[in-house]
Amino acid sequence: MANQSYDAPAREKHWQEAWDKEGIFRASEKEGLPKCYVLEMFPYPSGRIHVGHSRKYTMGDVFARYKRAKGFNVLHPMGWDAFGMPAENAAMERKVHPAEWTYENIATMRRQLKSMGFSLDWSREIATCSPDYYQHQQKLFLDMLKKGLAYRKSSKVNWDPVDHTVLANEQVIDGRGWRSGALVEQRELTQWFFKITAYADELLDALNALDKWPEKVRLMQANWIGRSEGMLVRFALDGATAPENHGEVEVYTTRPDTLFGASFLAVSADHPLAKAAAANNPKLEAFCEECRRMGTSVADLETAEKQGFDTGIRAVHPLDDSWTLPVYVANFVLMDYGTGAIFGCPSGDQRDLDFARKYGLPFKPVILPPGKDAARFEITDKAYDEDGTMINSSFLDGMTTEEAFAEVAKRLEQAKLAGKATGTRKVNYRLRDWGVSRQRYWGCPIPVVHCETCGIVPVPDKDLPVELPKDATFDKPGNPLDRHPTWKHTTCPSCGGKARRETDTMDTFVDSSWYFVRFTAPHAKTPVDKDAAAYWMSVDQYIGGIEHAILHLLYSRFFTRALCDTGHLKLADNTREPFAALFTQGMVTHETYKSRHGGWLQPGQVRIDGEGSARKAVEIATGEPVTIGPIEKMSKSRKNTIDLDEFVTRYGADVARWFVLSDSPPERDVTYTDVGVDGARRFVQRIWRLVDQGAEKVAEKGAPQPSEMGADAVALRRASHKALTQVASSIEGLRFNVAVAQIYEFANVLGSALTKTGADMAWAQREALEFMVQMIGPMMPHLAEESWARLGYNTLLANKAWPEADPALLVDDTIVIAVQVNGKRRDELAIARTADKAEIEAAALQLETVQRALEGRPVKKVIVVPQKIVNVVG
RNA sequence: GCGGGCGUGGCGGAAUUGGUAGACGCGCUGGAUUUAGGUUCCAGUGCCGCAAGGCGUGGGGGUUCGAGUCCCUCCGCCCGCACCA
Repeated sequence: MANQSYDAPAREKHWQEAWDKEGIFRASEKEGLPKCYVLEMFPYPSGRIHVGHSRKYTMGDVFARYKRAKGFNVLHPMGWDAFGMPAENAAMERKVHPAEWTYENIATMRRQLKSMGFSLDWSREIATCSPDYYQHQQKLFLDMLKKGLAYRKSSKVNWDPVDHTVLANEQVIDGRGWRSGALVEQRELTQWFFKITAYADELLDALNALDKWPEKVRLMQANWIGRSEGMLVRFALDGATAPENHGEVEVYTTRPDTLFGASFLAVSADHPLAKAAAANNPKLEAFCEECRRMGTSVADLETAEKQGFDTGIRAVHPLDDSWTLPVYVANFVLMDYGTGAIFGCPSGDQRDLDFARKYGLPFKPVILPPGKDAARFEITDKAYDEDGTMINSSFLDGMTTEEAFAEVAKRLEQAKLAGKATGTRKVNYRLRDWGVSRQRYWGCPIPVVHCETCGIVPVPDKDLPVELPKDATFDKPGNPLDRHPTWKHTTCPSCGGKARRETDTMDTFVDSSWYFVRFTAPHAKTPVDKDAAAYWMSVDQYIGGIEHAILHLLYSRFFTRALCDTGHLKLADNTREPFAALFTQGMVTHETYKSRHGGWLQPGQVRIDGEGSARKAVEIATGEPVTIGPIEKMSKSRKNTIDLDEFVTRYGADVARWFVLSDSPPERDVTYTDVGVDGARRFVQRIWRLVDQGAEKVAEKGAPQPSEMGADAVALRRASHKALTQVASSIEGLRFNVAVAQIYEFANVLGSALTKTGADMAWAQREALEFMVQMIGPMMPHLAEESWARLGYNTLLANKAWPEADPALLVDDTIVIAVQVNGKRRDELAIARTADKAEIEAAALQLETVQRALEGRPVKKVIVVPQKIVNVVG
């Protein structure tokens, strides 16, 4: 056995079977044990897994295995986010049914995940495209409908002309569909919505308590919800100038304090007042048309100039009825925020100032910045939007911004216009309700029917699931459910008359908004098993990409609350939060290669010659030169992926696991390189050599500790117990790269300690080897099992508890502290750990190096930080 | 424009509350063993300097006995949001 290299691929299979046979990763609720729910964002079954994907699951697995060893009852499940467009695209392109394509991918990816040796409970596997899953989602939908949390309305929606479907606001990025990349159009459609805005305040406030979430994600969500406090203010319109039936216009403002700085009103081109005014004004009509045509993409917005059109209507100032303001239609006013109308205060808002200067409107300052002289302060081309003292503002003069806000609010709330208060305080949100209707086949059918006499009728529970028809066609664009010859025709559950099924399906983000709850009881007859959910929820450690900072994570936070409010879920801790801790992992990146004909090449198709700036790439098949492109996230489209099967067959899963954890901090990207992989491979073999050769000479397992322990043996024991403690705390903090470095460091210590002999040494060496094997256990579980067996055990290491470190071995009797003179390090001092300040000071002053550095100056002061440092000032 | 993050050797990166900067890995240099089985082991490796010593965490300034860490300011890079009234 000795001196043989470790055949990872062969042995890994063996250990995976051993774990499987004993079913040790199958979870169940156990009272008396602390629980730990570890979850990685479940994958979309798009085809095959590459090394890039494996990093997220490896991190989760290290954490899960570590927690198991620390005595936690761990739930670590896996499933498939299996509905979505790519399956339908495959159906269109390759004439294969979405279900077939999806389930084939699942089979492949399941096998690949298993080859990595993850400690997953496969008995809980779920696929969202299975009726076993989506029937429960339909039930949830119906309960949300009953509660008023799901509703239908006609509105302007984002239409993706490539995918032929509606998109949620969250799915439009820079004016383009998040998946297709197509420029999104605005269409007026009747759609299903989830009332996420009902939870706007709660979703915002609860962010504060999510202290184990990245600050960045919390900020992004807070910005997305976009709460602002302001007022609705009603302006009377001058009857001589206003269209019929338009006696007033209501604006939203966060700065009622600046009302005396108003110089115009502006409304959106889609505002009813704009439409009424345009009715008999062709020029205005044309202007409104142009505003609507203007795109919403970044480029459009940046180049678009502020433009307005004077409607001729005059509005009466709410605090001074002798003062009227012009009403414009302006291209920068959004219909779907606030009321679609604003008052412009040019001195306090840059956009308003640009607008006022362009159209010759006044811009007198109303807020004096601190320290400025009221007599001389003026606004030229920069608006002042911060706090200060009120000026030019009648009864507000001299007040602070805050006082003026309160005063205006008080007066407008008391003032009446047409019998109602002129102004009311109003909290506004940027967040919109979640549009969930999708005009696609491969999604969860919305379980309602449309009856000509009864209207919208929910499908009764007993008729669930509403299953997708298997014989849909995918040969042309559009919704396959809608054009299916028979599927949508049904009878009304209420009156029995003719009715039509809803042919929209749910956004696939609905599927992923509650799967983590379903995992707690994946075979339950109801959507949620309350007891199981109460036991396991919330997820103790969630791991996934930053790209879901808003979409999936916000939806899940909403859905968890909706589950609570529809009576499906009661969380033990009452937080209503799905994920107690969130970690956003970095990606694996790789160089890209482009052939001279423009196409991307896979790393396997390319040979690299030379080094540094002389590096050149050649296409192996043709010998043609290849352009080495930038290092990017591994992705199918760039072809810069390393296939997991090939990697595991060649190096083994442990090398892949070790590599993706090494060097880079887990939240940052790591670059895949052959030399990096080589380092991981070398270390696997090194550990095996240490264990294999060490096993020959260390003490018998279970041998009693010799009564006499020499200095070397004690030193080794100290190193072992320290490493054990450090690695544990690094894994606990998800600082895997640091844990890796600490293991390397310990391997160096162990390597030289193994050359020493003696009964006490042999005992300390066994302890050190066993600790080493346990430390690598979470990261390289196969090698660890093999090593554990080599050390004489016939039990599974995966079931072994993490060893307790001896606190006495964690502190040294003698420590080395730094000695500074005037803040510069001049020497170091070995001294008893318990030495007090006076002893340290005396010892330091005796050092020749200290005296030399003082150059004869008297000592003014000595600062001593016991166990750390001493600084002599002179 | 608004919000956030980051900047440390040739490279990836370490460094509780301010307390020996550069752990660990890669690379490189020299040596030993083996000699083609994707070897292994030992020593060295921030910069300048023969040395003593000096200088060093993007630049400048500050607080402190002491600053990679705290404060101010400037520069560079990255990410998110964006006509939100």
